[in-house]
Amino acid sequence: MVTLAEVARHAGVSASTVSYVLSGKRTISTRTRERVEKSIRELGYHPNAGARALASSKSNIIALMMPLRTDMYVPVMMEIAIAVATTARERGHDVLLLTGQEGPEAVRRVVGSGLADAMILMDVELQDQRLPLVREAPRPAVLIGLPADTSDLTCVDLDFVATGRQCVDHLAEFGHRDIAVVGEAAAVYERHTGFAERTILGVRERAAELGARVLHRPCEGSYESMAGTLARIFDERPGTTAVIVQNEAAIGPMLSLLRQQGRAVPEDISVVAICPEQVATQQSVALTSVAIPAHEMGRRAVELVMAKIEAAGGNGAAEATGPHTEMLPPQLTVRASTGPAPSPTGAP
Amino acid sequence: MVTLAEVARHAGVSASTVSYVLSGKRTISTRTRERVEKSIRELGYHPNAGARALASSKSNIIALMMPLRTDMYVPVMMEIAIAVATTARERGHDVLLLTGQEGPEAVRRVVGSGLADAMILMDVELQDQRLPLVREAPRPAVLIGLPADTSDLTCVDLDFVATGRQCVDHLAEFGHRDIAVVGEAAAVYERHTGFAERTILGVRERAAELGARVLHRPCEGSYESMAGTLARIFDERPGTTAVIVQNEAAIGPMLSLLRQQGRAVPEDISVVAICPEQVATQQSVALTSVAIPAHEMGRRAVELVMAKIEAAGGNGAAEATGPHTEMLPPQLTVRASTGPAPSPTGAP
DNA sequence: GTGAAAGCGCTAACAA
DNA sequence: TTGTTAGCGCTTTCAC
Repeated sequence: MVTLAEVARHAGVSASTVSYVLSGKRTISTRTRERVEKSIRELGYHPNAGARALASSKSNIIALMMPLRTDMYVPVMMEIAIAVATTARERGHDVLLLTGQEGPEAVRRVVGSGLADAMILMDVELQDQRLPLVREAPRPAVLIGLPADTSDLTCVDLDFVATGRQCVDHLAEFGHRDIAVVGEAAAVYERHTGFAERTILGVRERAAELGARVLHRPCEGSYESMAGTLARIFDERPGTTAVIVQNEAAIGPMLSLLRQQGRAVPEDISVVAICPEQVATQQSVALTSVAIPAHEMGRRAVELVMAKIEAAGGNGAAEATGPHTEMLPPQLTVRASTGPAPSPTGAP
Repeated sequence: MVTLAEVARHAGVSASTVSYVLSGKRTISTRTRERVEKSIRELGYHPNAGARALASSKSNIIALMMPLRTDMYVPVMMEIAIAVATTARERGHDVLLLTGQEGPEAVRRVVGSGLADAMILMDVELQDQRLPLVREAPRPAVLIGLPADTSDLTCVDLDFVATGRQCVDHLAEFGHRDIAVVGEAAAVYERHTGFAERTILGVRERAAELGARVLHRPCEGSYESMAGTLARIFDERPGTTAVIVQNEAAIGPMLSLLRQQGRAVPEDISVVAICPEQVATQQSVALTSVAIPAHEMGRRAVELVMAKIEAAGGNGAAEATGPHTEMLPPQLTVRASTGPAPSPTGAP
């Protein structure tokens, strides 16, 4: 293994010079720099991560805590993770993958050992077990998702309340007055994951303002469960003319079932989905949808956490890296699945 | 920050004693151990990861290289990743998440810096760019997937050739003689990802042995593309009575389309899927399927890589941790989507 | 613009 | 069974 000392000897300079060439923390004459860089290349030198971490108290690693669950829509999680890893690398950091499995204890371990300089928590629940530890931790953290109490915390999330409102707005403009919401699996609500509840909140608020009726039903991802949910909806509210779906796994089954039942989209029933773009465009009908900006969420989380790391290390003046909540504005794209509400000429 | 030295002082022992209590590498009297453990608890001590890595030349980190792609079935990737992280934690290791983004260079960086003790590579292609580096690397590696040349490498994968054969076997027993294969996206074949090609190989082999005909068509995940693929299949081979699907995203659309076309499953057409169990059971018809053992793959990869790490550190005798390929046997579960081939009494 | 040297916190001989 | 001590490879004052 090639060490910094060997590079120094090879280049005929001192160890500190090599170190400073690497870090750029002091000015080096062009001649010296070039000689050192040549030696580094020739010897195939790679700085030792452990030694660096020890000497600098910085690991250049960000921990990413993922949920262990499988009832959430996985591709979104994955896209966030990839965005986090990619962005972190661009800023010279690596990502340590933690699963929920270890529980809150993982926070303590990672922070205590200095393994990671900071952490990003995904799938945050309203009353999240990890939050007390995060609040006390001497390391920066950013949450993806919104807990009930955000004091002292930095959070990034899609503005799901606005998302719910926007869906209703769009449907109301088309004259829909009887709207159903096909939501996430029941377990998601029981666990009080914020985003699902916040969406409903937004939907209800806006519907109340506009005088529309809302029927909300949770739904597991399966075809069978979707069939049941749909049956119940049309049973309880035969006049339903629009559906908002917030369960990606249920979208395919739903469209399939509607077709089977002879309900045309959007002539008989309008559909708005809350899902990644890819899902919206790959269906039998291109769906009007609010995109889940997974990539953007991951990227912002890294940027925020990096700003905190830098603020902590550098100057005393904390430059707006303090706790705050960043809500990404929803964006509704109109496609082929929404249209004017049918005039109520149907059955008696 | 609490250091080992402070713990030692607090407990009235030497630093090495604390270290040995932690590592268990030498026998400690119960009295001393308890005293040390008490001090550790009282002071809230966590060993510093960097210092440990530096002194022991072991980071206790395994790097996991994921593909950056999005045309693969993401949930499987995610399940593997979670299995890797979970299993690694059980064995005292953490997981560093690398994306394909950095390219082969990432291998060099991680290995060179001693950031990771070993690596696991996912989504290996037949001619994978990373393999030359992996072969030379002074650190153990395990591949999930099978490259063209496996010499000097350790690989884990589902036996896709056997999977293909097994699907044909099952269908042939039901009397099917005209079988279509709906495959992965064309890009997957162009990239020469082994598993897709190997499945087709197995299907063709077994079909030839049994005198059945095979028509293979790649298929993107979308509804539209599935419609096209299906149309072409029945156009070219109107006598097709069975389909093998190896594109999870296409399964829902396919079932939906078949229903629309008035083709009953399994009365008119039998369907075998190669997909995770969850996908097979969540459809409108419970699918006969060969499971993709994502969890098992991740777990085995970690076990193999850990055995290598231990072999490298410990005794000189390499105890069967040398390069080899481990093929997980496919397991076909019969559900409701397969049945006897219809007798050819149809159209003129 | 460069060098010398004192650690960073831990492990693992070597001694006792 | 326990203690002493010399590094591990790098960063970062100081000093010039």
